[in-house]
Parts: sequence; C-alpha cells; structure tokens
Amino acid sequence: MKNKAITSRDEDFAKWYTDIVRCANLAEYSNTKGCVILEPNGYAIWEKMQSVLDKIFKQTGHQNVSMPMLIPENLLKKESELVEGFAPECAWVTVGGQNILDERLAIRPTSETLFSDYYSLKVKSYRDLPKLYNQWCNVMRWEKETRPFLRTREFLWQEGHTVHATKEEAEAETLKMLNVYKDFFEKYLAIPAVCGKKTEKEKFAGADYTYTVEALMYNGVSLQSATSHYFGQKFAKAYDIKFLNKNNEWQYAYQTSWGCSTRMIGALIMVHSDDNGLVLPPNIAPRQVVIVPIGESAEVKALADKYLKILSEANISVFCDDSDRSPGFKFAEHEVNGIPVRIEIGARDLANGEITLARRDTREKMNVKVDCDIVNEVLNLMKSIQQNLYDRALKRRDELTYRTDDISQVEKIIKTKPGFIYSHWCGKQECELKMKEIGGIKSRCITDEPVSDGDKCVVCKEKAKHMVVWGIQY
RNA sequence: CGGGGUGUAGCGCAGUUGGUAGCGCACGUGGUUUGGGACCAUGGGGCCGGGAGUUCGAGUCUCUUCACCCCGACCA
Repeated sequence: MKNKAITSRDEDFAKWYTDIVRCANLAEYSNTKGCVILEPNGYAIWEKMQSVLDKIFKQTGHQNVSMPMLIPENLLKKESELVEGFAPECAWVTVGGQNILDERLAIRPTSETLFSDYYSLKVKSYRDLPKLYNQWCNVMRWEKETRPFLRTREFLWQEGHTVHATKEEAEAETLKMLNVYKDFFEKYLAIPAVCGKKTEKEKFAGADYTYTVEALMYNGVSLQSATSHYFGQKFAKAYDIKFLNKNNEWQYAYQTSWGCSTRMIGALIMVHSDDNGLVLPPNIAPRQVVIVPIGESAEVKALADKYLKILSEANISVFCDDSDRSPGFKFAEHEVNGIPVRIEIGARDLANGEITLARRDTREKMNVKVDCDIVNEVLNLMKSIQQNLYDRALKRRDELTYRTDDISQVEKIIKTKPGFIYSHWCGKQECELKMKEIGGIKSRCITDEPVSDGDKCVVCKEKAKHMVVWGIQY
C-alpha cells in the first residue's frame, strides 16, 4: 500500500523531493529562508558521512583545524577573482543592527582567504611544507532560490586547504582528493560519478582549474556534488605565502582546496529513494537494521533481544522497535526512514522455526531459520542491497547518457528525456552560452577523452578541442 | 531579482453578501487489538504568517512585510 503523504516521483519530482525530506524527518524549515533545521535523521546521515570521510582524510595525512567564521573585508578582497565570485552573495555582520565596525566583517562563504592569510604567517621554509589541513564547518551564501540540502543559505560542509612547495605536488593533491570523493560516492553512496575538469566559465572563482564530481539524479538533472581545485600560486601571490627553498631562494607556494557538503544528502534522496520514502545504501545508513517484534510473547521478545545483542556485537547498527504501534505502522515508518534491513519476528513464522527479513531497496521479504547465522545473513543482504542500488543507479545513468554532435538532437533530448549529453566543443565561451540558450544546459565537465581531427564543435562546427559532458544542473 | 501560486490546529483542507472558526488525519486518556499505516469511547489543542488600515465589527476588503512552492536569471 502506497504512502499517501508522498507525492509520486514520476508525477511531480520536485514535490516528491520535499515530501521525502519531510516524511523521513530529515530537515525542517526554520524561520529564516534558506536556513534549515537538520533533524536527527538528517543529521545522523551527515555524521556518518563525516565519520567515513574524516577517517579517509586522516589516512591521507590531513589534520583538522577550525577557522573563524568572520572575514575582514580587506582580507576577503585581496584576491580579485574570488571577490567577484562571492561578494554578491556575502552576508555581512552588523552590531545592534548597525554597522559600527571600523572594518566590515563578512560571514565566510568559503575559507580560502582565511587559510591563505594563516599560511602566510606559518610558511617560511620548505621544511614547513606541505600543510594539509581540513575543516568541518558551516558557511553562508545568500542564495536567491533555496531548497533543503540542494541549495541553502547556510550549509554544513568540509573544506580541505593545502599548501605545497611544488606545482607537481599540489596538482597531485588536487587529483588525489578528487578520487577520494569519487570512491566515496561509488562505494558508500552507491552513486556512479562522472568526473572531469570544469570549463573556464564554470570553474571556482580564483582557481586555475576545478575538478568536479557530477552525479545524475532520477529525473535526469545533474548535481555538482564535490569539487577539488588547483590554485597554482594565485592565492600565494595575493596573500604573500612565500618560503625559502633548498637553494635559499624565496618562492611562492602552491595551493589546493576541495570540499563536499550536505548537498550529498540531497543526492542520496534523488538517486535512490522511491514513492515509499527514503532509501539509504547500507554503507551510509546511520541505522542499518531494525528489529520489529510482533505480538507480546516471551519467545518473540527473547529472540529480539538475542539478535539485537549478536548484531550489535558484529558492529552492525541495529535497533529494536518495541513501541506499541501496530506492526503495519512500524513497517511503513521504517521504510519511509530508509532503514535498509528489517527483521520481523512473530509467532506465525516462529511456528515454522523461521523469521522474516525484508530489504528496503526492492521491498522483498524472505524467510530464514531462527538458528541461522544471523550476522552473516544480514551482512550478505546489506552487501546485496548496496550493490543493487549502485547497479540500478548506473543502469539509469547509462540509459540517460547520450552522444551526439548534432545540435537539433541535443535540443530534442533536453525536451524529452534529459541526462548527460556527450558532445564535442571548440573551447569558445560563446558556444557554451549558445548551449544554454538552446535548452538551459550547461557544461558539467570536460572529459579526458581524446579528440580526433574530424571532430567538430556541436555548436559552431569548427574544430573540436574537448569532449564535454552537458546537462541540466540543479 | 522577474513571472505565477500558496500561508486558517502538528499535517492536509473547508470557511457563503464582512457578524467573532470547523472537518479529516495526527496527538492525550481508557479499553480491546497486533504479520502492511487497527478499532471503540472520550478529551485537549487556534493572535486565521506578521504589521498597518477601512469598518460598529475583518479569516474574509485594502496596503505592506515575511516565509514556502513552481518557472526563469544567479549559484555548491
């Protein structure tokens, strides 16, 4: 039976999305536009993402720090491209409603300026390098249009900022962290990632170049889900990050930054979830298994306790719902919340020496013996769910991936079934803009596919420079 | 920021020519139930988004402001 509170995904995707956010208790609107309350279910997903990524960051040699939330105006304005990119959406601090400060203070939209200023103090010798820092924090960008997780004015994220002695090392770092994200998307979020460089028009303000992780949502719209930037010496020159190298010469350092945010929760929703609610890959689900005892019998209770103990000891995140709700209510509720595996224990099955396992992704049920190796059964089931979700997402992405250098074909695709469109590009911004005029599509990233002599730009038909992925963006 | 729409109980809605607010679900209590959102009884809950105005009287009319949704433009 379908949950009446959730609009059908195929009927009205935008409405369905907000229904999922609300029904799964992920986030609630606050009184300030674009600033949402992350509820326990939503925050727990973020905590899980944090714990996984933070472990990886530590393994790759990064350390966490915490920068101030406020940026003095002159500090923010030292790097011109960054200012141009972010100034329009910066929020500024007033005191008592009035601007009484000698120097205006911006609430951080991103922290390159703070890190760079800090590095200029700390980096004096090649021995001080590299510095591999990260911070988990909130940032603020005064967006005009907001949607929970996808675009909020305040959001939680992580921003890594590193400084290196050489170009090679910094570039390797940029690529390394891109691959960390790509791996995380595929292994934990079960979302196939398309990676590549952003065009000049789409890159981060102030970056030499930007790598991106692009994911395709159920409705064919693409979501920029993580980015990794190479700055060269641009910020080092603006903020005076200089050190003495081994030849006793002063030189500017090389920097990177990389980040991902609570937007990834939006991606999880729009890639995996269905009309019955949230669907979470077991590897990122804060609660992986729920045990639902049915009836009041002592035998049922004892078995529920036993499984709870055994599964907990095997480091599976499990809980038991022994509230006085009806079983049907509990089934529906835990499905809405996206708990990957449900164990139903009731007298009917126990009479046959069995219990029931239900998987969230397909909503299939299966019986297993009471005395089975429950840890193994659950682990196998979770593995199968994780794989199935990835395969399903990959299949859909492939179905919505097109290759054409025919502009009329592009137009047709966007109007009927949008997705990732691979088309050649000459490298001129006017052709990029033309693509936007045609169907509101933007370049997602430049692939590393080789271009041959005969390949022509999809717009102007001149010699192509790159194979570019295009799509509608969130 | 442009165009369109919506704000009445936690949620979804009704509310007639302006006359002092109601329904369903949810929630509390008691009981019977429990394998896909149980049933009966009973009870509580409202500054009608905020502010200003017109009026004897405003959920209803006017202005204004805030928020949310959709479509653009802008952006993680």
